[in-house]
Formats: sequence, C-alpha cells, structure tokens
Amino acid sequence: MPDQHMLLPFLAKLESHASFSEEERRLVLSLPYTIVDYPAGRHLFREGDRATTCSIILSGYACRHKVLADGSRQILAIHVRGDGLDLQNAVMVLVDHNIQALSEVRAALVPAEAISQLAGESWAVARAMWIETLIEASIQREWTVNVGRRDARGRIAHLICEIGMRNEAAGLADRNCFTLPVTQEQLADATGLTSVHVNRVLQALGAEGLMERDRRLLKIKDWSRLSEVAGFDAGYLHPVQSQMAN
Amino acid sequence: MPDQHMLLPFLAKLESHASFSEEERRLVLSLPYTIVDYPAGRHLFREGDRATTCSIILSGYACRHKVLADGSRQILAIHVRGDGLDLQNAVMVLVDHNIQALSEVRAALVPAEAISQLAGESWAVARAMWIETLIEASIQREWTVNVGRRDARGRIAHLICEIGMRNEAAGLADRNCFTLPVTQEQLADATGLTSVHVNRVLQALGAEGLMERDRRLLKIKDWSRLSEVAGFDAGYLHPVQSQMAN
DNA sequence: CGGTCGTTTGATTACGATCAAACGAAGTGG
DNA sequence: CCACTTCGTTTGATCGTAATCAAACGACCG
Repeated sequence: MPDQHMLLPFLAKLESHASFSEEERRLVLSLPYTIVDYPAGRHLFREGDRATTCSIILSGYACRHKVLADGSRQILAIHVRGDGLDLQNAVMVLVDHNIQALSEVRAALVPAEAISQLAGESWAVARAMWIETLIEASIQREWTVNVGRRDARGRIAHLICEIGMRNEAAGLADRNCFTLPVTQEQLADATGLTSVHVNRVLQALGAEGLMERDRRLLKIKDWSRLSEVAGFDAGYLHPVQSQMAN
Repeated sequence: MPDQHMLLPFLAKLESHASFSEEERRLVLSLPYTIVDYPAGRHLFREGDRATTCSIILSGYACRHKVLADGSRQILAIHVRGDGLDLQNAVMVLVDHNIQALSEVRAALVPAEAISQLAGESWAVARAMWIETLIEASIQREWTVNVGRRDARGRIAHLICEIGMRNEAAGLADRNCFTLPVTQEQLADATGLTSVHVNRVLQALGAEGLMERDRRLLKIKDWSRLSEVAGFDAGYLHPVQSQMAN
C-alpha cells in the first residue's frame, strides 16, 4: 500500500466539508508526514509548547486537557481516528493546553508549515480545515453545557452517546458497542466529577439496563433511553455535510 | 464620518492576527453592511436558523447560549464591542445555539456571502478570520474548565477577570472598573450556578474587599487577589499578536 | 508472589440547589 | 403624583447531590 493512503481518512473528512478538484486531492495526499507511535499516557503536546506540526490520528484515542493550580484536571475533548488534531497549529503556534494519548496512538505528523502553505494555495482546502476547527468548537460548546448544566447521570450518558456516535461516524464500530479504553478517573476528568461518583453512576446506568461496561468494552443496551437521560441531540456534531454554504 | 469607519475596530482586530496589504485593508472596509439595533433580550440568531449574515458588534454586550429540555440555560460566551460574531456563518450556515443581546446592542450585519468571497480572494484575511474563531475556541475551552473544575467563588471571579480583560483589550474601559449590564441570573447561567448562589458569592467577594458591584458598575478592588481565587491566567485570550506562525 | 493500578464499597461531609418570601428600584397607567 | 406591576436582588431555612475520606478488592504484570 503506498504511503499516501495513510492520509485518506483525513482527505475524506476534509472533502465532506467542501468539494475538491483532482489537483487539490493530490496536494492533500502529497503532504509530507512522519508516522509516530505514542504509548498510552504519553503527551503529544504540552501547554506552552510552540507546536510546529499537526497530528492526524491514525488509530487510538487522545484527549486535550488542562491542569489547574490545585492539581485537578479537566479533559476538554476526546479525539478518535481520522481526527486532525491541531490543524490550528498551521496558523496559531502557541498551544494553551495539553494533548495526551489515552490509549496507544499512532499518528501522522505533518509540518504546520506545509499545512499552512497548502491552505494558502487552495481556498477549498483552507475552508475545509476551517470548518473542521469550527465543528470542534461546536463540540466544545456542548461540553461546556454538559459540565455546566447536566447532573452526573446526564453528563456521563451524554459523553457515552457522543463517543458512540463519533466512533460510528469514523467507521470504527457500531454506536451501541465499542471499546472505550479510558479509566473511570479519566471519565471523571471529562465530566467534572470524581472517579468515585463516576463509578456509582456507571453502576446505576447498568442496573437500569441502559448500558453495560465490561473491562474496556462498552455496550449500550437502550440507546433511546440513554440518549433521553443525556438530553443528547447529535446536531452539534454536524455529522452530515448538508449544512454548508456555497 | 464616512461609513467605512464603522468597520475599523473589526479591521484592527483582524490585522492583529495577520499583516494586510493596502488592498486587503480596502477590501475589508468596503464590505457591505447594514446597521441594526437590538433591544436588550432580543435574539440575533436562534438555534436551527440558517444564518446568512455575520454580525460585528459595534456597542453593547451579547451572549451565546443553549437551552436544555428542562428549561435550564447555559451561556457559552459573552461578546463585547469589536467582536465579529459568527464569522463562521461565512462557511457553515446552520447555527446550533442562540445569540442574544444582553444589553442594547448595535451591530453591523455583513452578508455571509461577502465575507466568504473575500476570504476566498485573500488568504491573509481568511487566515485572520480563522485565527479569530480559534481564539473563540480557546476561550470556550477555558469556560469548560471554569464550570467543570472550579468552585462557585472561582467561577465568578474568573468570569469577572475575563470580562475585565476583554473590556480593556477592546479599549472600552479599565480592567478594574467597567459596566457589567447583566443580571445575577445571567451570571448564574454563564457559570452553571443558581442566581441565589451567585448573589451570595458576589456578597462574599465584596465583603473580602476583592470587588464591588453597585448597580451595573463593577469595580475590582484587588485584581491580584481576585485573579488568584479565579486561577486566572490571561494566556487563553491570546491577547497579543506574538504567537503567530509565518 | 508481591506490587501497582483501577475499581468498588461504605461512612460522612459540604457545597450549592431548592423553596419561599420580602425587599427595592424602575416603569406604567390612572 | 401615586398606586400597581414587574423585574432583579436579598435573606432565610432546608434539602440533596456529589465530594471527600478511607479501606478493601480485583486484575494485570514483572
């Protein structure tokens, strides 16, 4: 399999936001990159770094997070395969948060300079990348709602629904059954709770027959009731490419 | 004063992110627009709207928010003069949240089509607008941290610090003294608290000599202690133009 | 076979929510 | 100009969700 194919999922994602010419497709696929593997827990970027590359996740889960002065931590986003992490590094170098592998992660590192140059040459590509970061911003808003206004049950149910949907969208698995290689403490950091309380809520959701979690495998038994307690509406993920201008 | 001057603060903001040619300056200032006034409380956009204009705030305060099924509300961002609301409408039409005037607001409405076309013609302008939306995303991440991991005192202190800084950056007022035309209920919606508790926290902060609030005028008496309880670090606002690539 | 990490359970605490009511300021209409 | 309404603020009393503290348990690993 030739090298270029590594970037195909990324190209597909961009093309869902804008229509590319053959030439533009070729330019995206000929972006220079290097493959890097990170063990679980390893940081890809740290707050304050001047990042000069963008990473595209080829496999595994990564997260963004910030650590507060008292040591508490807030996970800000979870990223799955195909996500172009930090396209923003192409235009804004200083990163203001940490990025860490949750599971083992394989990523393609592309020089920010190359991304920036490509964006300058092709408005369609630039536009697609801009849209990609806008969707991330939309997800971030929903996370703010999640920790700001939902109770513990709702927060966890919502997070599970989101990850299920995104796994499905990435073509990885069924939304009702997927591996979730994160600890309960990490779920706590994502939802603004404590790991003890996360444990109790997971058990409660299990007891109600909404979901099951055995080791790292998560099965959603009743999507409609789970999304009900989550108040989940997938619109914020902008799943289809129907809402574009031009 | 000729019409163009209305967009000068907007141009200045964009130019702080990228260097423009004379031609590019001219193109920005010649964007078509109409001036609209909104009374306090009026919605500029509603969730689900297909927005075809971008608004640039000329005066007043506006906010983004989402309303949950149970009627509770989360304010996601507060916007001040000079902020280009919803540049994203240029590339992504469907808005997934509400935008509402907090005080009386005067805004310049620019057709999304015109913005989109300008971005297609000038990479520097497109890049500046992209950066502008990336800074908004950075602020959104900090809000997630705020509601997720800070206690009530910290949340409110942090919000006050942010608004102070942004007012100062917009050239509106001193960071230690500005008008904050929002009710305690709106502060509650921004911080994920109840208005009753906001009231108590404000009184506590006042009693400790950190700040004072008389009517709509907010005075910060001790910035260093207030930012300390807030855990405030202005980096996420990307206040200066020093962190750019290229 | 200890050792580490993550999960689970129990007991207690506390922060902020909720409920309820009074108060004050601004605006409206008679 | 003064009742009257409305909206926002303030105060008090009580409740409940989730935090905290502590310890045991289970799985995986060297």
